[in-house]
Amino acid sequence: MPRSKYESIYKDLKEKIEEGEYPYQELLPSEHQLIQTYDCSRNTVRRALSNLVADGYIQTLPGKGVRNIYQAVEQASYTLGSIESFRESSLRNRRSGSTRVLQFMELTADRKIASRTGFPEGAELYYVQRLHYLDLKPLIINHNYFLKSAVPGLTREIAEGSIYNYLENTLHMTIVNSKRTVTVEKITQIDEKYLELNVDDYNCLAVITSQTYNSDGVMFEYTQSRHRPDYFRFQDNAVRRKSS
Amino acid sequence: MPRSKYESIYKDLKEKIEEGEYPYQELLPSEHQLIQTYDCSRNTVRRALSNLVADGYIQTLPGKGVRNIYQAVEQASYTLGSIESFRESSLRNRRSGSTRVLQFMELTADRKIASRTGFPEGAELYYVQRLHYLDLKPLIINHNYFLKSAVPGLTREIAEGSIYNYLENTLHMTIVNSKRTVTVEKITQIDEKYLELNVDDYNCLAVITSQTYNSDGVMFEYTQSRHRPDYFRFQDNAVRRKSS
DNA sequence: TTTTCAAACTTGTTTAAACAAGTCTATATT
DNA sequence: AATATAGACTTGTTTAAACAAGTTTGAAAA
Repeated sequence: MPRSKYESIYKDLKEKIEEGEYPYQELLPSEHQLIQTYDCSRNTVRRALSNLVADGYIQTLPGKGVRNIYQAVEQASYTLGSIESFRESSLRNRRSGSTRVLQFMELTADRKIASRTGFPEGAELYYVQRLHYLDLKPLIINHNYFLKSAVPGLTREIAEGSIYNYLENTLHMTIVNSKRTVTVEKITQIDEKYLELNVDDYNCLAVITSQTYNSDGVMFEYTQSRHRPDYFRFQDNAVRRKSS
Repeated sequence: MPRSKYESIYKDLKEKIEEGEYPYQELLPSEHQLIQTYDCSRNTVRRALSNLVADGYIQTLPGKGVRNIYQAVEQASYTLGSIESFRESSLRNRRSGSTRVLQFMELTADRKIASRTGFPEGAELYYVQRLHYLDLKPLIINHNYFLKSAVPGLTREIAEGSIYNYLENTLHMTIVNSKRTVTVEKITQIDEKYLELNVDDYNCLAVITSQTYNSDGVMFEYTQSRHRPDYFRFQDNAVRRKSS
C-alpha cells in the first residue's frame, strides 16, 4: 500500500491515464481541482504530477494546464524500463519466465575485475551466470557480481529463483539506484551456444551493464546482461531540464 | 544564466561533485549547512538535491546525510544520455562533428507513416535523412520527421547545420520531453553504404527511435537514429520509486 | 566496563501562503 | 466590427513551519 499521500495520488492518476480516462492531448483537471479531489495541499498534488512528468505521462503547460501525452506502448516484445528483475518483467508481460543457473561461484576482485565492475580491489564477491527463458526461449544471459558483505548467504538455490526477491524480502534490502549503459557487442561462443543464435543471422547482441546501489548507498551489484537482439527493447523518457 | 535559485544551486553542486570536491562515498554538507551556504529555504535546497538524485550523482540516506555516488564515466566512446543534438554531443566530447544531408523532402503522413511515427494521418511533414560524422568517421544515420506546422521554414541549408539550433534560437521552441526506445536491428544496404560497415564484421546496429515534444505539448519530431555499433553507448540512471 | 537512553542530529512528508508569469475570456472602449 | 484591457484563470518559484522517523553521540545508570 502507498505509504504517503503523494504516492497514492500519483498512482491513482497514473492508472486513470493508462485506462484512458483523459484523452490523449487533452488537459487533466487543474491543480486546484485536484486539491479538491484528493483533499490535500497544492505541493502534494504538484509532487504527484512531477513524477508523472518524469514518466513521460503528462506535460505541464504554464498558464494552460496539464496535458496528457501518454500513449500505450506496443508490448510486442520484451520491455525493460525501470529497475525490475527478470521475474517482474515476465509477470508484467504475463509470460512464463524461468531461470537456469550456469555458474555459481565465489571470488575475490582482482585489479581487472575491480576496474571493470567498479568494486574495490580485494572485494569478496559472488559470481552468478544465469540464462533466462521466456516461454521456453532463451533470451538473456546475465553475468552478476554481488558484493558478499551486502548480500550474505546467497546460494545457487536462491539464484535458481529470483535473487531480487531474496534481497528485498529476506534481507530487506532496498534497491535505490541503478546506473546503466547500453551497448552493442559481438557475439561470443557462450552467447551463441546458450542463446541459440546463428551467426549468419545476428552476429551482435545488446548488452546492458548496470551498477546498482542499495539504500545504504553501497554499490552491491554489477551486472552484464546480454540480450538476444530480436527480443531486445529498452525504453526511456528524457526530460530536458533547464541548464547552464 | 540560471533563472531560478534551485537551478543555480543544482548547477553549483553538480560542478563541485564533478570536480571531486566531495570524495566518492563521502557525505555532502547537510541540508541545514547548504541552507546557510546558499542563503535559501530548505525546500529550495531539497529541490536542487532531488535533481542530483535523478542524475545519479548523489543518494540521500535518511538519518545520515547525502552521499556522493558520482563516478566519472569513461569517455572512450560517443555518449548519448540526455536530450542533446549531435552538435552538442560533439562539442561536449571535444570532437569535430559534421553533417551531410542525404535527403530533404516534404511529405504527407499516410497510414503507414502515421502508425509508425505517431503523427496523425494526413499531417504535413518534413523528412530529412542525414549522415553524421565524428572526426571524419560516419557514425550515425538519422531519419527525421518534423511536423511542418511546428517547424515552419525548415530548409536543406538549415539541415546542413544544426536543426536544433534553428528550433531553439530562431523559432524559440523549447524541447521538453523525448520518449526513446533502443533496439538492435539488422543492417540495411543504406547503412552498409554510408556507415562504411562490413557485414562480415558487424551485421547489426543500434537504433534509437524517439518522439519529441515541445513546450506546447505537441509531438513535433519523430526520429530514427541508426548508430554504428562499435561507437554506440547509451547511458541511463534509473531511480526506483516507491510503488504499489 | 557495558548498557541504556535521551538529546541532537539527519532526511521525508505535508500544509500554508505569497508572488511571478503565462493564457484565456468577457467586458468595455475605440 | 475590431481592439484593448482588466480580471480570472493556469503553472512556477520560494519561504516558513511543523511533525515523523532514522542514525549518532555522549552522558547517565547499571
